[in-house]
Amino acid sequence: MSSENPEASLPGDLLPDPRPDPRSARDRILAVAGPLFYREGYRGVGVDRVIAEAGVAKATFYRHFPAKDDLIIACIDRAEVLIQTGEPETWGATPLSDHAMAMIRVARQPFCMGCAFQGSAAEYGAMSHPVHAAARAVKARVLADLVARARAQGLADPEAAGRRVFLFLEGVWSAVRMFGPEAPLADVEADLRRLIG
Amino acid sequence: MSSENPEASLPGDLLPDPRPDPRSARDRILAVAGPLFYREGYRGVGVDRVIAEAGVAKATFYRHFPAKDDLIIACIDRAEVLIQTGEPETWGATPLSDHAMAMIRVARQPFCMGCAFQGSAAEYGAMSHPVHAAARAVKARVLADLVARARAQGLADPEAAGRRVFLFLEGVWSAVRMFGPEAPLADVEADLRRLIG
DNA sequence: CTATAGACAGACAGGTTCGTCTGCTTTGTA
DNA sequence: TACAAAGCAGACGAACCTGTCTGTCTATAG
Repeated sequence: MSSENPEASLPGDLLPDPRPDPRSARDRILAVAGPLFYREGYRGVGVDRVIAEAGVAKATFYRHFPAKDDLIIACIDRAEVLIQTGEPETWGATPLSDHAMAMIRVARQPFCMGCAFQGSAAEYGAMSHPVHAAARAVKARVLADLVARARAQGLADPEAAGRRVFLFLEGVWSAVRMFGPEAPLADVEADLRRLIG
Repeated sequence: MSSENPEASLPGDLLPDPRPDPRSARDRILAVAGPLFYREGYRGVGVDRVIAEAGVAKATFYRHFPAKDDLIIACIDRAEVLIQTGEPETWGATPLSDHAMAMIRVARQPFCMGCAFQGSAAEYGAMSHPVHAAARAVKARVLADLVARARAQGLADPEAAGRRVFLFLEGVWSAVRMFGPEAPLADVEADLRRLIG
């Protein structure tokens, strides 16, 4: 048998993969739903649309995500991971100002439509809603990370420094969502120096 | 005849008004829809719900607002007016820092769930969408107002000062939406001094 | 006293959404 | 080879949403 089908014992990623997309259905759903939700909003994209664009059966979808909210929360968690692994150099032990500037560079990318977590909190306004809570948890970690960088950098009052940089960065994300490439970010470097230095 | 019905020639607002709510249907709709949309989102509140809570007939609603988006945009415009007329003393020729602190005081009110205009832009993410455009127009005026205050105050670079205060205030609104009363606003006064002074 | 404008009440149509369910096929493993 | 797990395809129901339409009532203007 192995002589008749020599590929049987090869690792899957070397086969000519009979399936159109070798990724698991769950990965495909997440990969499709993330950008879709980001661009058109959670309430603006229906489950049927995600299913169609992911090329997945409805039963498969609901096996992995019992409800739409579960998919949304999974997208939020995945987005946090993708951001942190996307640019490893900016997520290491980078000084506060460099890290903040790196975040602003991301926000200024042409395809950026603002902060996905802010969007989650806006669309699901109730603090008790699981989606809001998931986004809040991410932002709490972001704030803690900024404070930690301020402390590592030896700033006088690291909590206060982290907080004010956090608020400013949140403002940058908001402005990008509102004004797109026309956001008033002409002097963000100087602003950050004023906030950190 | 007039002796039989002496009230017939009196102005309407002196009559014992037979209708339950003397406000026009349009006003009632706007008064109900604004808070409803603010708390639960535009897409989270249906036209039927607005109609029911306003005590208005469906035909009446659609006479005043040909489509739901028209109501949403009217709510946005009305919100801008309400904010500016709500606290006249903070909207006069107030110095930049006082005005900014007044805004932050509003954001810290317990019932505040963040900036309604940010929410509009988040829920209707496409820049070309009329709702997004309406919210963007409001924020553009806010930014221009901050720059004008910076200029009136004689600051060195009023454009830059207005922009950085704008970004910081946007961050405050975002943080309130995300964290509610637990938002990290402990040192906003000092932060503002750092940004303005 | 009539006519007109506005409001009320609610049915209705057409579409969309979420989630369930039934069959059938493929894959991997014991 | 047999079985379990996962996936595909699509129908289906119940709820909801937007927007139209019919019909009735009241108030004010002519």
